[in-house]
Amino acid sequence: MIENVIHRSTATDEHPRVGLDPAAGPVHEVLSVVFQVREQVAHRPAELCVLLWQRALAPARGTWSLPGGRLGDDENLMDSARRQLAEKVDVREVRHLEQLSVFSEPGRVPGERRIASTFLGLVPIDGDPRLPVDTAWHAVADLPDTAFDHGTMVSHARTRLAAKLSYTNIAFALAPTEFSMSTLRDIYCAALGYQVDTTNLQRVLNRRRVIESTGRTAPPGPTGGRPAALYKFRDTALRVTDEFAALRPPG
Amino acid sequence: MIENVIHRSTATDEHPRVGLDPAAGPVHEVLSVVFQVREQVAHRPAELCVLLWQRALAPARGTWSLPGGRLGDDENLMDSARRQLAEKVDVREVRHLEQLSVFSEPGRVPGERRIASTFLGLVPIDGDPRLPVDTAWHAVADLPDTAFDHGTMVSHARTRLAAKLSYTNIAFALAPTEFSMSTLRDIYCAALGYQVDTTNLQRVLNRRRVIESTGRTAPPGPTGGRPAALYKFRDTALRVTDEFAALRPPG
DNA sequence: ACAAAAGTGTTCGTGCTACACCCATGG
DNA sequence: CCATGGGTGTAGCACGAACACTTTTGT
Repeated sequence: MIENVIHRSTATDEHPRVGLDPAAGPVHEVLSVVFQVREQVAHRPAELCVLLWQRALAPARGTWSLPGGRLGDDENLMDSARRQLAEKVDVREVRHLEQLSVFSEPGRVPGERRIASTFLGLVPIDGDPRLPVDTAWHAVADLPDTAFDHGTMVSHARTRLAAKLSYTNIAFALAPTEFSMSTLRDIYCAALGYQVDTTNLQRVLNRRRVIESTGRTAPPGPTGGRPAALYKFRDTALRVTDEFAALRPPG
Repeated sequence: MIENVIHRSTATDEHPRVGLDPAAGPVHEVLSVVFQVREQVAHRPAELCVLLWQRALAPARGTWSLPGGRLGDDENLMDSARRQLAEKVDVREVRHLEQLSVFSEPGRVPGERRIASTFLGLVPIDGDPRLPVDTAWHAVADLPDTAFDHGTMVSHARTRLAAKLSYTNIAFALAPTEFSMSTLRDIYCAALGYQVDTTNLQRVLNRRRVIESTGRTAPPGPTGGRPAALYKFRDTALRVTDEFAALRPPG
């Protein structure tokens, strides 16, 4: 499923130093910021994590990079992002993928010019993809040394995710298919970085018809407690749920 | 100020049909959706308009295109957008410019592959730039035949503008430096496409500290009426004024 | 019985809409 | 003094935050 060999071979493709044709235009690359909420340390609250791989070769050897690579001739950006991610994770685990902004400073990476289109990818909390040896999840709040402008890209992606959690159903891509409200609260807390009240979260998502009860319940933990009702998201694609914060059309 | 000659010469650059090196990667182009609120027909309500130029040559001869062109070697996307716009309008009139999404379908234009980064540009209502002969403002609600995917780009830009009018001070780039509340309401109505209540608009923008009174007033029109107080925007750069519609951090 | 976890109800504040009412000017 | 347009006040609603209270389980 995970093919390290392919990944190693494309590493050469990342920054070709020889046979560089100065007449050729800039290279277009696609980079994905893939987030997952994970329990990094056991019995600690879950954290928002991002998928990074460690560069074995120059430039920026040893630093951590976003997965991605060159745009192919017969694919659009979204397809390219999916294809490149396939080298790092089982892409079926990536439940949502959307375009973020483009980084185009002429000197953003050494060597030939590269224009980077970035994507936001989301993996549900119960997904556990196998990873190549050079690839790992890192807590967004505690990033290692990142290559080039990749750190900025991660923080842009996080800001976008936080915004969309407020006015869309985007959490469907971070949550398991069936979940208790406490699980969902933990996901929101990790992604937003601040405490969220379970009660209000449920009411908001119910009113907006984002989630619905499945009628089933989960058994309580070893310390007892009332069994939790299980919920699911109504949609499996992005939907805006609160379009107008202000200045709505007259009704 | 407006140099038609330069524009004509770059028209060749738009779709080079000869000397095409198949080994070269895709061309990166920048396209700008520039909006202005304008009184298209006298004594009719003002409308949101977009700047388009009519193609004199194949492909898509006669259809209307967004201003733009190839990304240069030593410029980033934003600089490129500004440079390309300089061929169509006095760029000093463009008060705001921001990145929108990238269009990357391999077959989106005939001939060599072109990847298009789109931008949203805004010109204030009192700006009246001279235009080249092939260039004109068109009401967004009544677009002519547009080239390739440019129609989609315009509607994406409009959606983005409408969203940002709700939660940012972006209207500063559409309004004159000093304005009455009725003028501002007209601008909001045109940009949003629905009726906005003057009273509430003022209260919302005041509470969010987006606008402030200048202390001056405008003389009433020929039919009389109370003189209008004049206001101005506090900032001349984009600012988010209502970050969290819901799920705010506890405070 | 008691602790733990989940779910419900109630109060409160805030921000926005809608609409009635008051003010200033020209004819 | 009336028509016209601008400005203010107020009632009501919708939504979300906070928190106390009830329900259901395990030990």
